[in-house]
Amino acid sequence: MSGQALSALADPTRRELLERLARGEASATVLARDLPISRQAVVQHLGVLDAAGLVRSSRHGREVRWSPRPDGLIAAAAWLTGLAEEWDRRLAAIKAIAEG
Amino acid sequence: MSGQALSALADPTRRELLERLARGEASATVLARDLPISRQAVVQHLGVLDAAGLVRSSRHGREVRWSPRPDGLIAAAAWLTGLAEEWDRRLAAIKAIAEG
DNA sequence: ATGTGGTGCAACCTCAGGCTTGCACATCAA
DNA sequence: TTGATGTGCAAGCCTGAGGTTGCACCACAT
Repeated sequence: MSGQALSALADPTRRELLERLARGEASATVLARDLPISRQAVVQHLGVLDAAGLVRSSRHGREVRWSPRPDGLIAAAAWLTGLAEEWDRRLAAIKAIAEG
Repeated sequence: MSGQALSALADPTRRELLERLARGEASATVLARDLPISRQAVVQHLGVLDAAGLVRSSRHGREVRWSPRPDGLIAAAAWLTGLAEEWDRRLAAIKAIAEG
């Protein structure tokens, strides 16, 4: 579940792009200006984020603007918290047995 | 932040290991029995998870048992939800302007 | 003492991911 | 129409992650 989102979030450049998009939509060319990589690299990263359902694109004339999409992120976070809670329950049970 | 945890969680095998450990601690040899990979591969995955603060190991005689550690997972989930909330606020603001 | 099962270390291989470069196509302004 | 700017496509490079194999080292039981 939501594995695509997690592997998309694994890359630091992609996380930087997401935080940048959280402050307003932007095109790949503009995004590349603030990064030490080429525009094409940014485009590929955006493609990965798009496939993971974390961003969406909209054409405006000759430029393509990208904006964040919270759904996938929320799903990934839910998966993590779910697993964390399971661990907590499990560890609490072990502790209780040890102290019993 | 918590990038190590996210990249550790990116691999499906590692996520499977975590879910397996959530049902009780186990050794690398035992874990490898349920997986289509060698014990050494499992050991390396556990090393990554350990470096990310997601598991811990304890020696019992000649075997090493691994157990989950929720802290890193909670931190990663918090990072995700924080970013998701920021996106929600931003998108809500844009929508409000558009409707205004 | 000896065999057996679990672990640690290291070298090696393979392939996908991240990035670049080059060029063609589309859009807007003069 | 011409030039400038933004995008799309494709081929290619290169490092690192995931995996394997082989062997040496401990701990336990007989």
